[in-house]
Amino acid sequence: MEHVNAHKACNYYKKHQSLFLEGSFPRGVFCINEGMVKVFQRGDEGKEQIIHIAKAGEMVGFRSMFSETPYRVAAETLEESNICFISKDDFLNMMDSNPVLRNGIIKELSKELSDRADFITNMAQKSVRERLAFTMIILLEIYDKEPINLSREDLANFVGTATETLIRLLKDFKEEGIIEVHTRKISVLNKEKLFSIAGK
Amino acid sequence: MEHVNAHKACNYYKKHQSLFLEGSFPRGVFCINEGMVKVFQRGDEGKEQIIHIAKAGEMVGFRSMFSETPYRVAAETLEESNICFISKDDFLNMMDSNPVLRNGIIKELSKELSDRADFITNMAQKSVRERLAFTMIILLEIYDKEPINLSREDLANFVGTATETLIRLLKDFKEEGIIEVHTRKISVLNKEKLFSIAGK
DNA sequence: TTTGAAATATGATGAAGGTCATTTTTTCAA
DNA sequence: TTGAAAAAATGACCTTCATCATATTTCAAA
Repeated sequence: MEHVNAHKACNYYKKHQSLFLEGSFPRGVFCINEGMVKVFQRGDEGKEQIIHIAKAGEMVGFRSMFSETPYRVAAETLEESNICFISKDDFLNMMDSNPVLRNGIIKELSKELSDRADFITNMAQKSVRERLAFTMIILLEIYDKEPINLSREDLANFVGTATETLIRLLKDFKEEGIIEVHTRKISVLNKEKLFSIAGK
Repeated sequence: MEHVNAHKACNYYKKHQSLFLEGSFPRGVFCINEGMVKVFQRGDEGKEQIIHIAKAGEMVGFRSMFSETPYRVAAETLEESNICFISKDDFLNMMDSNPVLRNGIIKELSKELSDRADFITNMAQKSVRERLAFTMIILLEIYDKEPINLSREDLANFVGTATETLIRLLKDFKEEGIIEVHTRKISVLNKEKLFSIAGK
């Protein structure tokens, strides 16, 4: 940990600031101290697909660090954030000399791999309504007790649907008493029902 | 390698034989010597979503080995195969003592993570026709020079569509001269066109 | 406080693709 | 070789959801 602290460079990031772009080469990892970051890909027509939303305590960007290939995803803050950067070399050294860290990383990679399998299956087999419920459950964990605070467009890009469709479904959820909306902030009133819609 | 050889247990598997099921606990990894294995998830209505097709030289099942949680995917041979099993303990020991192996594994995990991000974006943003083209490109690599030999159902479950829809699209591709079909075996005649349909 | 731009919302429409029913072909074991 | 079951193929229909157009609200800067 001393080693980490000696080598990390922490910075303040404002809202909608980019950490890295698709196509650029990874030079290190980003540790989120405070704030939130979306990890996404741009499809052929430029529409974003959000793959993951990382919150305080998570690391972003080590995925492609080991493969010496350019990023295929981009990352950007969703809100004001405090984020530290650890260079590739430092990080790899730490991993070599620290089995606990190493195992933690591998465990984390494995978990994400499983999460993405679920994501793929959901995308392939569920309706947008079901996917929205599923997504809200994920966001509920990410935002903890806070209301979900994402633009309609980001939310649509996470669910994988058109913004208009998402807005219509939010309206349905509101009418069904599942959520409460104050401008852009969404609070979940009936978690049970979300689970039952999401299926399983 | 000596160590590996001393501890692995190789077996012959016939077609459609299960390696592990969702919900079971990982006890080791499977190395495919010969043959092919599908890794899939069953959605709520039992429909399979194929996440990955592994061929000779690949390992299957180490993903959840580090997380001490049950498999969320299942694996099953697609054809007659020869597959070795290495127990969790042996494998973890090997990883601890062999940095080269270790880095290879992490690299592989990272690569799969990126592949799955692409998969998600494709699922979310592309038409079934485009996804079929994309899937055929992947299968082209897996089957190398051999014709693609998958049931229509498996193919549909990889693309993430209904079997009927897949069959109709295959017919289109056939009529457009992109593929040639002999009963269940599919040969690609026009790779270029596949790329242009898949987009990018 | 006004104002313009961005975000959100709503309506109309059509196409993509899922579902169900049925037929044809293939496979494989007796 | 044949018969039954599984797989593949085709047709009809209908729901879901994307797209385009437009209206309304929110927000921040002047």
